[in-house]
Amino acid sequence: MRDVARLTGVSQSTVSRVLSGAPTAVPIADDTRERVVTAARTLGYRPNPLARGLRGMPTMLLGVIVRDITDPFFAGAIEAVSLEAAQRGYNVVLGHAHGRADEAIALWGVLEARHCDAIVMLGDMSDQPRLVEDLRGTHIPVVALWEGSKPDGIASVSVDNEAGIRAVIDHLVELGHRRIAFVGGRRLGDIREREEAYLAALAAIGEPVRDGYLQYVSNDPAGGSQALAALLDLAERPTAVVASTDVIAMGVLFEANARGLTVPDDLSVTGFDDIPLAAFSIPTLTTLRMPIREMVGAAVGMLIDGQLNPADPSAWPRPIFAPALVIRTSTGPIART
Amino acid sequence: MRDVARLTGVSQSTVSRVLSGAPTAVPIADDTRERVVTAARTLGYRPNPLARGLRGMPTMLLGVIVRDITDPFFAGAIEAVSLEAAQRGYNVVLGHAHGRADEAIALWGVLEARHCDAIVMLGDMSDQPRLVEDLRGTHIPVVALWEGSKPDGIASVSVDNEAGIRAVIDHLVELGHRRIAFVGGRRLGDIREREEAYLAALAAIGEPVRDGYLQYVSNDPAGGSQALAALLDLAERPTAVVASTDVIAMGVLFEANARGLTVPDDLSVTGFDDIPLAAFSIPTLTTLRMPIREMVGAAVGMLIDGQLNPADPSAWPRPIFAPALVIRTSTGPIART
DNA sequence: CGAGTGCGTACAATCGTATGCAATCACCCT
DNA sequence: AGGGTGATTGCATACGATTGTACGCACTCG
Repeated sequence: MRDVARLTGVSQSTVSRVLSGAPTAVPIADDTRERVVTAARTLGYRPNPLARGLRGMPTMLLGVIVRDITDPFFAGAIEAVSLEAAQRGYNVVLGHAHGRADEAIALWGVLEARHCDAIVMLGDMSDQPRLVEDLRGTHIPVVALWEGSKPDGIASVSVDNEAGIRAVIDHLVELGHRRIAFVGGRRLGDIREREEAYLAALAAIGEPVRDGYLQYVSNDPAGGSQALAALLDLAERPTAVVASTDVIAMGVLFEANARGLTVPDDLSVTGFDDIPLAAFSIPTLTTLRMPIREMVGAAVGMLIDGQLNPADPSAWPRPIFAPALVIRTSTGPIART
Repeated sequence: MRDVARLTGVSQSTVSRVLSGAPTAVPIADDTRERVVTAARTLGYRPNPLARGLRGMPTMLLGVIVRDITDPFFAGAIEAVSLEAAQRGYNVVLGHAHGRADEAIALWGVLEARHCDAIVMLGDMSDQPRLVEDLRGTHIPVVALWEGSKPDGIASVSVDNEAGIRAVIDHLVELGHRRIAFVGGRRLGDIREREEAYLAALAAIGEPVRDGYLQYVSNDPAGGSQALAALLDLAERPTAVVASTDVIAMGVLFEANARGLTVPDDLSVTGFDDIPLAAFSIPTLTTLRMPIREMVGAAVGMLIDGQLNPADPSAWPRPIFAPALVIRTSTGPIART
């Protein structure tokens, strides 16, 4: 910037005023303005964000903390966030917590120190209360996406897990299923809500939750595979399996095939997320699709448009979006036994 | 830092010297040192990276530009990079190019302006020469991962695509296959090398490349599905399909099943990448596994340990790693026709 | 003709950290 | 006892941008 000033023969402060483009309290001659702009262009001048940030200006950085980037659903969500951020001129700093909350805390510190203008959290990190604590006592806005809609003093954008699971189970019941099992991951955020919704839905149709019908496994195909193996060892085998996640459902489909079961004739399977591969599994997966773009847009909007008044957290919006049931070929009428 | 200085009664410069931990030219009394450290701790002081960077210090930021984050393979690679970076005390800034090189260029500018200490590029961006141009004329070190091993003035860490494809085709030939088709994506980087390796391998076994045996599709399951559909319409159907990517192979498996073909009895299918889901497809996928951790480790090492002497690009290391053939159940002996 | 007014620009402080150089103090040696 | 020396610490400045304030100039009006 100094070079630009020298080249145009004006002072560096004038250059700053011209290039910032902001409405200045002091007027600038159009002539000077033009000279500065062209000079800046020829010199290939780019402002230094560090110096900008040092003065307390917005850094145009959006921090993202994600629990597990290898989950295809979160990968899609990250893409949506970075797309949305780019549209608003923001850049994305990604922190990966690897599912370990201590790392998430460290990341948090880093992101705060780097003066992100805002932070998006992808997935629930509430298994470590310290992180949530830290998050609350800060000045930058934070919004949690897909952390479940529990009230914890953090703004959030969530999906209506209860409605989603209810739709799935209604669908299965319509097909004649009553012995419906559930495969969940760690009891966190969305997963927890989906489990509770499953319990509520079973109660609503007057069906007991049989022993072993609630499986807890890791959130990957291997987990789904193990879960189905355990379910098939039960005396009363389920006729349908509701997986809390598409990747788990993939493992269920795999194990069913490995055991010689035909889906959906012998077993119906459902997922949650509608990851890209869900339309290409064998058979294709009945699942719940969330309006990712809309949800991300809402979250980023809240963050950037300053809808989060720090003085009054109770007034923060906590939008909840409805998932859509996508019926494919992994669910079908119950087989005559 | 000013507060720390006030609390301990020493000057701010002393505090800086103590907390930076760097070997100072001037000695510091242990007593003072201790007082400063404890004061800093009680005040919860954290250095401001912006101010640090402004002084020209390393920012401990590692920039990552990825072509397509929704590809599970790249997601895994990102995880590996962020893990490796974290171990060395670096943080990761992620830029997502969405496959569009103009965005990649913009990202490049951003990352450079943000004073990343180094940049990792994931996947080949060479379809836009301008980006490569920009990359060469800069002062921060850049390493390209999985861009193919072409010489373009950028340091790179690559996989031996030729050896991988050769291993796959040798495996298929051993099983009796001769009519082997190839499904690739856009002719970029690794994909291009894999295609060339396929052509070379066919030539080596004295097999012609039949019309239509070279399919170009998008790098997703839908692409694989379309490709197989086209291949099955040929007069001389292939008995084996080599996909350039696991996600494409997933689509091939799907389409085969949809058309009533049994894999591997009617058709053998192979992939490349060994994504997590490859072990849980139906049937499980024969593919090539790359030493992701080692490759990422090599790349980050080159970047951070200063092995990239700007004065002599010809001396830059360009390590090439060998992929390992993982034989699963999607390949089998050719069916008697 | 002088003063007021308004417009355009330069000066300088500031953000938080790092660092060369000067200054101070004590202590030791001669 | 005085000067030299080494051990500590403080002062001042720079990094690059933003911004409040002061200054200069020309024009106009009384």
